[in-house]
Amino acid sequence: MKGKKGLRRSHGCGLLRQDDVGQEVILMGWVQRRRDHGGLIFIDLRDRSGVVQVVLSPEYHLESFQRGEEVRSEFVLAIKGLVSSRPEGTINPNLGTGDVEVYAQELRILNRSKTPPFYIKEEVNVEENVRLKYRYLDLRRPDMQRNLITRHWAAKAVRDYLSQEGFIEVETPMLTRSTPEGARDFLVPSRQSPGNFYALPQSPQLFKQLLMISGLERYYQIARCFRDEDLRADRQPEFTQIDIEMSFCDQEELLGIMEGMMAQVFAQVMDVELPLPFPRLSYREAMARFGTDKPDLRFGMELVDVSALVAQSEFKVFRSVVEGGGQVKGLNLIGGTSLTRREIDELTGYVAQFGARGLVWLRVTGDGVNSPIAKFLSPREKEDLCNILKAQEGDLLLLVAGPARVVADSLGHLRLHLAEKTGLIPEGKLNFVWIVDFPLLEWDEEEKRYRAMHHPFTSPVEEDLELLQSAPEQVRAQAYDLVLNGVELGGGSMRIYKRELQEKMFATLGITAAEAREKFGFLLEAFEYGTPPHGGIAFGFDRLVMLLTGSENIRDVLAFPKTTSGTCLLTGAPATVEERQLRDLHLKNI
RNA sequence: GGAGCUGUAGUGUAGCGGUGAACAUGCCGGCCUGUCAAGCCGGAGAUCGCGGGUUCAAAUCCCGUCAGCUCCGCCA
Repeated sequence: MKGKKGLRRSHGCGLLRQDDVGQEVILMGWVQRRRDHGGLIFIDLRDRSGVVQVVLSPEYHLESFQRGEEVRSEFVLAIKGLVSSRPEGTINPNLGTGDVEVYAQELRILNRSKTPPFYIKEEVNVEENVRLKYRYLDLRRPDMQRNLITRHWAAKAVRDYLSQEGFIEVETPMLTRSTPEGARDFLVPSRQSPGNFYALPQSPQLFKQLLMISGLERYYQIARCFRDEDLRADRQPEFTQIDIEMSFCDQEELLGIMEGMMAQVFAQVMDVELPLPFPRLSYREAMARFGTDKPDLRFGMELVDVSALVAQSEFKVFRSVVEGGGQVKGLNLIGGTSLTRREIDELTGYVAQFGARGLVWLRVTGDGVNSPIAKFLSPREKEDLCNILKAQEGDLLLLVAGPARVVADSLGHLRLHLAEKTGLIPEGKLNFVWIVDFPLLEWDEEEKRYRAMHHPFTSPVEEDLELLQSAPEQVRAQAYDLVLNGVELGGGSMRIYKRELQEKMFATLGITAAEAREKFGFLLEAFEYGTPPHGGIAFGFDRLVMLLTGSENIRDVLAFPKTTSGTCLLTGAPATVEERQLRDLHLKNI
């Protein structure tokens, strides 16, 4: 009676309902739990669809009952049995299948199991390294399965939508060449070309542009990308992008199609109807009001520029910062006077990591404004500050002075930090926003040169072209990011499609003509054979799934993620290799 | 590269200079016919991450190191 010969699964455990009562079913799954009452055994049998209670009764079927005594957690069973209504008073309202149970007429142990290192159930309270080492067990848990299933449905919704809009899925090489700019590449040594290396793609950027030159017109790919940089809660060294490119479109058309895609994904996966079109903010406005280019619009607490109000202040720090071309900005934590001195001191430490030299606070109380700098502020200044920050009794004003970049960084992060700390972020809101009109370039102080803010293939806004030489930092890009609840979901641009402009762009970035020819010669040459105007976008698919599943960590939406230090605790990767393998690759350890 | 938090039976935690390292759960055995976190009785299970130092004495204090996590830098 061992083996599964002759039995075929007829139902999913978790799907059985009152309607199925009287049916003979064959279930296969794992033992979630066994409750042995001596004369009666209950087994919670789990498969992907859920859990159902199996009853082993010596009166109903003695052999199954006897075999059930050796069953343990995570054994794999086949059960043939009769679906029955549960007796009065034994219904379990916490279980989808709680109205019914299955009386076993046959029990086969398809496989045994060692006692698992942790209990396989919905919520888990186990250290991450244990979960990662036994990932195959962690993935048995219903909430992890739910995440992977949601991921599947999201990918399907994307494919359905793009296919219906005429986009063609094309695979591009994983073994390609290293390019300057951008993240550190993962390199793959070549056996056949001694001393040469492939690089794993950071994104299929150049290939998708070449596909436009090839006349594909509309391309997409759910593409694995690789970046050899340090990890974060939402960053893994390999991750997945929804990569999209289209010809003969302008920015407006592209954004519209992408909004449609998001709407379809959220409709199909979450059954949520997104209001279209999404609002837009210019990069400049986002930075001014939120201190970041990925603002979380689920709550207010916006940054307010008070530089003009305090320019003449007795408080020397403010005056000198404004005179030196810096800014003084603030935000209003409504009801924030309840924060203790200690908590406020912690905030000072928090903004320090973004370069803020200090954090000025003003408590608005019934007796006026209470602040360490109160004596330096005229009554007029205090009143103006309260007015412009819309402060009322009980509010706490927090000000940072410094270079614009530092002020934005500090207050932008502080805004989020405070919102999280004080529970200001409403649940269930989906605030999409397009950020547009990015600068084309940003100055790299370390390397003393301009860097492409998006990437070197991004087209400038046409009216700004003439500024490229005279005032490069003022040139706007035809680039855009989609932000949801403060998470950068994706970004893209309209591309340069003329050789001359691309060469000019490389020159502006300090890439020599020789280097451009060597690294990107194929692209420049391709531009000369009738390149259509085109543009595209790429979305971080893992982050999208995080938002769809409410996951706080990217590991929870990946089947086999890496640790923060880039290792795999399951397989032990990365690992040493045989000397022989190194020889083949013309490599040696140093 | 930097900062912080955490490492104690399989798992989750307590203990924070001095008794045989405790509790819960899981595991093993026994009893038990309506449980669903089953219950009751009994039992086994720990180089206190690793190395060094201080001390009469270290899980506990100090230094270093490793691992996991979070953040900064980095991520066009």
